[in-house]
Amino acid sequence: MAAATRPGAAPVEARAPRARRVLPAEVRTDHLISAAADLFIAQGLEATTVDDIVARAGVAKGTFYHYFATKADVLVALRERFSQDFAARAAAAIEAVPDTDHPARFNAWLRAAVSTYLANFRLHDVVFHDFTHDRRRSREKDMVIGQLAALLEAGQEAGAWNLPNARAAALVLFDGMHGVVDDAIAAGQLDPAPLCGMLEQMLGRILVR
Amino acid sequence: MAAATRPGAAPVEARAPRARRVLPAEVRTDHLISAAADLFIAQGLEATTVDDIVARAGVAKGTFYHYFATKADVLVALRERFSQDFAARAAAAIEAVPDTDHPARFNAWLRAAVSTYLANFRLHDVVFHDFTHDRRRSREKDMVIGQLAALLEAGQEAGAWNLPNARAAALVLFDGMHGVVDDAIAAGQLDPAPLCGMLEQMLGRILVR
Amino acid sequence: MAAATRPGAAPVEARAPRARRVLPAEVRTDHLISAAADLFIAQGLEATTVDDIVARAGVAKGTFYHYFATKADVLVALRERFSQDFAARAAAAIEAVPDTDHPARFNAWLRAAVSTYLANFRLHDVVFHDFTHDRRRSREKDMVIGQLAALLEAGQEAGAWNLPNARAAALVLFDGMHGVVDDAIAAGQLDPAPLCGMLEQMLGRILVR
Amino acid sequence: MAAATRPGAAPVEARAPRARRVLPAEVRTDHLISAAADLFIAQGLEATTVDDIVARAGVAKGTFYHYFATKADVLVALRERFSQDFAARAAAAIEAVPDTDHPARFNAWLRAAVSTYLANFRLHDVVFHDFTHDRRRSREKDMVIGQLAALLEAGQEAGAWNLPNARAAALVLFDGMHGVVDDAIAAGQLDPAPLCGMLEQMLGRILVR
DNA sequence: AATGAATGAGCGTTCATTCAT
DNA sequence: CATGAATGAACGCTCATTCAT
Repeated sequence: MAAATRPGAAPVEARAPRARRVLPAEVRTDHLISAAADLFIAQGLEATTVDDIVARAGVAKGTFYHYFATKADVLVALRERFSQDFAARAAAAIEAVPDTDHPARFNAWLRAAVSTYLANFRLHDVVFHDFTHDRRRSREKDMVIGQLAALLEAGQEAGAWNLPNARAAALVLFDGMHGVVDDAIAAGQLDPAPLCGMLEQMLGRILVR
Repeated sequence: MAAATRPGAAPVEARAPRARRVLPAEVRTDHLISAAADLFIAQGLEATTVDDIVARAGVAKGTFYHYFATKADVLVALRERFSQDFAARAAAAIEAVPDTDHPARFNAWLRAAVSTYLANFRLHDVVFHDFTHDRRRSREKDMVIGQLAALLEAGQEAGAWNLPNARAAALVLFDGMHGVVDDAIAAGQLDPAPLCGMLEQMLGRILVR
Repeated sequence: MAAATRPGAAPVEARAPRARRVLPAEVRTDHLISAAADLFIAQGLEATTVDDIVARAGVAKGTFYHYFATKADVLVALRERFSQDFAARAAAAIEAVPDTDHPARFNAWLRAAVSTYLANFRLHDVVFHDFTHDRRRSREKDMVIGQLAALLEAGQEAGAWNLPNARAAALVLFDGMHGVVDDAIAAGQLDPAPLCGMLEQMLGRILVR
Repeated sequence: MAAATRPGAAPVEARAPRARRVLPAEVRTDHLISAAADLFIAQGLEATTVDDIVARAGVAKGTFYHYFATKADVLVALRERFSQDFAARAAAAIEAVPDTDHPARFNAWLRAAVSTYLANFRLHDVVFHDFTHDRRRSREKDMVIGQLAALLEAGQEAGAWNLPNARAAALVLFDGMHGVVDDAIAAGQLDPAPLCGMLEQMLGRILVR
């Protein structure tokens, strides 16, 4: 049923309306995503209301719905942004290493992954909360796993190691790394260096000739 | 991996702005009314938003408010168009009959009314939805009833029939016709011929010397 | 997405909670329907919010939704109540006349219908606003038309009149009466007596041997 | 026809009150937990209301709150049940192997873990949904990791393998297994045998002298 | 112990209308 | 003339929890 009073009709008391600032869609969208990200981290996903988001972004509620059909849609946009950033950093780290030294490339991936994850786990938690088990595979995880699997396959072809199944190995390495870093975070240990050393040694065992 | 507040890639695609076409006011108005009519019929009045209308008409939202002060105003314009059409058809049918044969003139009116209504009931429903009971009398209904009452009065003066009250008779004839045709529509019977036959007989009884 | 704060959690400021009155479901339901009816008449259907209804009924909002799944559901219940009442009054009027005098039975129906409608048209408008055209046939209208058609058929079998189609006649009589009374209401003429006299004469013409 | 406020017939059917059955607390608790588990799996945690649970368990709402202070408490109880079952199965598998053959003990653990997870992943998803990232460490995961770490430490002391850090190794093995099995589930491959073979080979590389 | 009517704060979403460009 | 980003008041509905019986 429709609203009883005509929206947009003159308000009972004249209040100074908010100054209207017209911004390019792209900029507004980004402001909104960032406001949402900050609040999701600080208060959690469910506890953050659309009112909170628009208040922080300094716009009216309608503006939010001008850009996102649904509260859940901001999360989708945020996840996209997050994953692309993760992949870009890992790729940069790998490419900084000569593409003939496969163990060094893996270690570069490992260090980038550990430190990026340690630096952003709070956002990570928000962004993947609903995806870990439910869907088990997401475009986002596939992007990351695919990247690592490609690295492993390149090493395999070059004879750097001998893996029965590159995708499965990528999963063990990624999720193994994830689990160890999660445990470190829970223990309050946020320095990547010792973790990387230990993981290089432990995970390196899987990458044997 | 981005800080939460970092501006990133925009998830909203840049759109090529619509080509701006200047059109004569009457044409624009007509496009908008027709777009609205189609949508009102397809989805209902309340369910059709101004956004829907401008999307279908291929113009921007502001353009709508150049031509109509209010969403309700399109409906008013549509109602006008509809009623004039109805009256014109009825008038044409009546005038095709010699103005001395009053029973034949009534039957001509009846056939025109039944078939016009059957052909347009979906638009009729939209256009009169809020008028049937609420206001009980509208300029539009009065136009139609006045037309029929005039026909009845002419017959009365010529001694073709004897009615205590021409307006009341017009109402009984018009609403009686309406009710029977509504029932036929609900039953899926959209052919005017059998309805006209039956109504001529039934309603003719009111028009007796 | 779920509410961010746990409903039922202690409110920030302790306010004296409303005294809880437990009532039989039937009684609560009826109070709610009546509150809704009053408000629908006074302010219209759309303009009446669920908040208005519960405020008038003196209960919490949740109580409303304990009994009705939807705002529209109260209207359904109200329509039911209205129609049963209309049919009951018409039946009582008919049955007060010897079942051999068919014209008198019809006139009894007519007087009951006109005066009941005149006395309740505001509620009628609310209750049937969305049904008149849209659905064209409703359980409720069918109930009333069926009742009148039965009366007409009884008279037909007894030879009191000669109708080609009892249902169609019932529709003409009912909707004809409706249209004339609507016009009278619009003209501010709420006294049933003159209307009944005129309608008896006019509609009686349809009921001829 | 009724005045708007007249009490009328109740549209709510009178229900026969449910027969009141007194049951031992433990039985009631178990019924409720099982009802909740079924619904959590079928519809998700958030989408399952306390009303749903009591409806399925066939008790009144108040009864639920006799046994659980909070909706979240059922989930806690369910998690407890789930984890104890998992640990018990793993323990049974390990103990069926001579405690001198450490690699075989690990493989026994692996097979039990994979097949138990594959058989129960839907319940697992529900039960750990909110724990995976948020808290990163739970009593429940610690129980499982502790069990595996103990196995690894025993092998370490016996010289079966040489690990820098038993807990970290347990995490890599457990989460690595988890990731590979999740991927298999997503691919619709629910047979444990091929997974176990591949994982024995891949994870076995970590357990080297 | 068991019932089920009652509570109410809270939230996501809608959409007619305005106005800077 | 035309555009479309921005506004914001309003509303229906949810559901965990309480408590009189």
